Amino acid sequence: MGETARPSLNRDHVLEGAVALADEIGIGALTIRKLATALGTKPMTIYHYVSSKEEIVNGMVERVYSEIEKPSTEGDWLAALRQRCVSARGALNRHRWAAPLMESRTAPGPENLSHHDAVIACLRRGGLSWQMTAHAYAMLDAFIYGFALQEASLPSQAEGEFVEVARDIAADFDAEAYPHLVAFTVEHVFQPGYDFSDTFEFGLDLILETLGASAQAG
Amino acid sequence: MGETARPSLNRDHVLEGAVALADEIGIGALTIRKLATALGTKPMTIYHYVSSKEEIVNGMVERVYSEIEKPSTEGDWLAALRQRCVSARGALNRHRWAAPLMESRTAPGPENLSHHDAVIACLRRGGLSWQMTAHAYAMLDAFIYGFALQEASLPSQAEGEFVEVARDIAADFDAEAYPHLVAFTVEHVFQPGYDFSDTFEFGLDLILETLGASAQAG
DNA sequence: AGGCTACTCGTACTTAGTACGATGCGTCAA
DNA sequence: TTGACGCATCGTACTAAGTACGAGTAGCCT
Repeated sequence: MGETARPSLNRDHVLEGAVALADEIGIGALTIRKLATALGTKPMTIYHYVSSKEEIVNGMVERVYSEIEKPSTEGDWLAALRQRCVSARGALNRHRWAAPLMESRTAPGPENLSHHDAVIACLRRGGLSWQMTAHAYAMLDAFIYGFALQEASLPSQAEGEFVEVARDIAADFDAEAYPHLVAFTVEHVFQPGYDFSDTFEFGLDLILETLGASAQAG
Repeated sequence: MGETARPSLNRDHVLEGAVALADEIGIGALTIRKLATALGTKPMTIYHYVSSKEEIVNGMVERVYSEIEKPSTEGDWLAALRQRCVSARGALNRHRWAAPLMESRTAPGPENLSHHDAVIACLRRGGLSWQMTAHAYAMLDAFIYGFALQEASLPSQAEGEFVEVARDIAADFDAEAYPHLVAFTVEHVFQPGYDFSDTFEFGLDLILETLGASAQAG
């Protein structure tokens, strides 16, 4: 009944397919059966390449880490760091299921570890103390992951759709009960040119400027 | 077979039990069957009070919002805002499953909405423009939620246990492959007095100071 | 008393993860 | 060339979980 003894699949294909499918339907809806269908195979075939669904998730997270640009070891350290943060945000935006999973692996893989290593190296190169390195790294990633969490819950980039869905949700807002929220929505969110993602650059630069100044000082 | 026609349960009990159980075993392990057992009832009885598991989750999120102190409408707006952020962090720390769910409700409840309303009111009272209100709010919450995500993946507050688990994980770090990460772990994480949660205050104050200054200016 | 309603829960269907073991094909030693 | 071995595949089936359906029970109201 088997087609060939030559594998028509391998671990990387499985993980690649899993990431692609999760991008489409979300991690919650990702099932082995759907993944098998997407890969043109049967559920149990997948278990020839991974030992459990958990292992698939770990592998997916590794793939996301591999998409995040490591900060350059040369040149302006702050610029390198900034680049890395923008890249991380991009990866988390492409893979909206990822943010809650990135930090919660009990068995971090090499992409994960080497990424951390590179960022720490960058911060130290900037002259930060261990203490400040810890603060800076945690704070930057808190911001990035938290921002990704917020972006993940946004309707879609397609702005037409966004406003549409936003109006549907906002339609339930009671102007009596939530005057400031309603005003905010009307005065800001529904204004032309509104773009939530502007906040990322704003926040990132706010943090980086302060870090730069503190590196200067201490 | 029913005990009485007088309810032994109500919607609030269900949600309260669900939050408590999720605090213990995590949201992923929360099942209707386990919840029923914890409540001393049977699965289908729960569906008399909620229409689906999804509705339970929505209700759980509402409960978490209700635990977050709204910023005072009087006195120092920055202090009020700070208080609210600390309170939010506390709630997310008590309910470690919550962070990824708080922003992703498609049907936000009244606790959720009134909370947003109060925070926006506070920022406006501080003199921020709509644009700055949006930036400030999104940035603060990105930080808070992202920080909560990181804290949620930490072993436990029990510091003895923390160092133990951390050492187990760190034992796999290869000092050749990840020199900076290893150095960071040894020089900072394993030092006495290390406390990850210090970073929260650091980051929060960094953001609030900048906001305060910008409110002053603009 | 008879029935209405609120509440409870037994049963069973569906979807999901995955253990087990069979089946078939390519390879290689003799 | 052939036979046996092992890899890849997948049918079957067990377990867990969400939840639809409908029956049973108890108190209340007329």
